[in-house]
Amino acid sequence: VPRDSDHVHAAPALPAALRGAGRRVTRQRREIWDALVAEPDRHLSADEIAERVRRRLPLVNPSTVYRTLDVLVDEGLLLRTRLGADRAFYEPAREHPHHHLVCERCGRVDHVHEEALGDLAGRLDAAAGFALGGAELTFFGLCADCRDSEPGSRTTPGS
Amino acid sequence: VPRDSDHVHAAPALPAALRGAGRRVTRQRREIWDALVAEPDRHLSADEIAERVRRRLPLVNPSTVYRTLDVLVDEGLLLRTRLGADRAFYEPAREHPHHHLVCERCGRVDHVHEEALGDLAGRLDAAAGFALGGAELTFFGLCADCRDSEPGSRTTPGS
DNA sequence: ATTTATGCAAACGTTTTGCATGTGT
DNA sequence: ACACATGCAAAACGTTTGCATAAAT
Repeated sequence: VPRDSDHVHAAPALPAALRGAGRRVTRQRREIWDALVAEPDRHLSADEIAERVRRRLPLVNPSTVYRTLDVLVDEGLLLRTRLGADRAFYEPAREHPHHHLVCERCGRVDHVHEEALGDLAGRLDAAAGFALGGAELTFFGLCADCRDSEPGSRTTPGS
Repeated sequence: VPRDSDHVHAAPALPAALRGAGRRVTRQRREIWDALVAEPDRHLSADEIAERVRRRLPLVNPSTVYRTLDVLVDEGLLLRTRLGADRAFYEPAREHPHHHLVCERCGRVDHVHEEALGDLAGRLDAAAGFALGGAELTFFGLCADCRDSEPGSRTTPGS
């Protein structure tokens, strides 16, 4: 079971990536980025990110967090997902496109590589003449741990 | 190209479905349902539904619309999707589970039957030991019409 | 008569914005 | 010095809720 302890996109130097795009490297941006890479397998909401950043930089403003997340997504450093919820979750971008398995019992979120799902592009082309670009695929069900062990505590999306 | 002019879940008699569940049949609920079945291939937001209902029943309150949509989703008469956006879209429930192809050029939304995507349940089980329940799959790309014809006008999600 | 649904207004959680100030380059 | 980023407060957005009234059963 590839529980996806993947190589995180070569942990790109944040400063290089930002400066290369004509953007500036600030303390806030570094802290926000650091919070994300510190928990690369979790899917953090803007709020959770703000909370973690506040531990080191107590005065960050929420709007700065939102603006920075937008920038990092635009630069391709972060991935934004909705996981079927009404708010966004963020994770460091990875080398291979992947999708999410949300356990309805324990809340855990796993990854599947897109290629493990078969030739979806080919199937969509064949079925509808559709030229696949991106996709946001969220699967709900029971994770390997929960599928047989009966009792379980419900949680919110995390790792 | 099965452009999905599917049979809409046998257009269940709304009154029967509601009364059978101990719920009441009101003018508002009938109008909301009618607005949805009048455009079975579109994906309407709560707001767009309210607008259509107001044409026949000008005083409906938005909260009534939201509450009714919740009821109809709970009763399995409607499907709720997010289509990668930050608000919900509704469509009459269909017989077969399906997923969405969103054209990034013209905004059109097509359907693919789940079975046309291959044995996803089997693949997820094999890859991660995951027991698939439901899924919300949104594919982005170019629809058959847009994929070669260059010029196009961007629109919001519709049929 | 009873119980459920509606309208209204207010609140909610998340995210966005305008503008003056502060900071990286 | 300049452009860009931040803090702040306010607002926008989609949605939910409490409560009195109205309507369906």
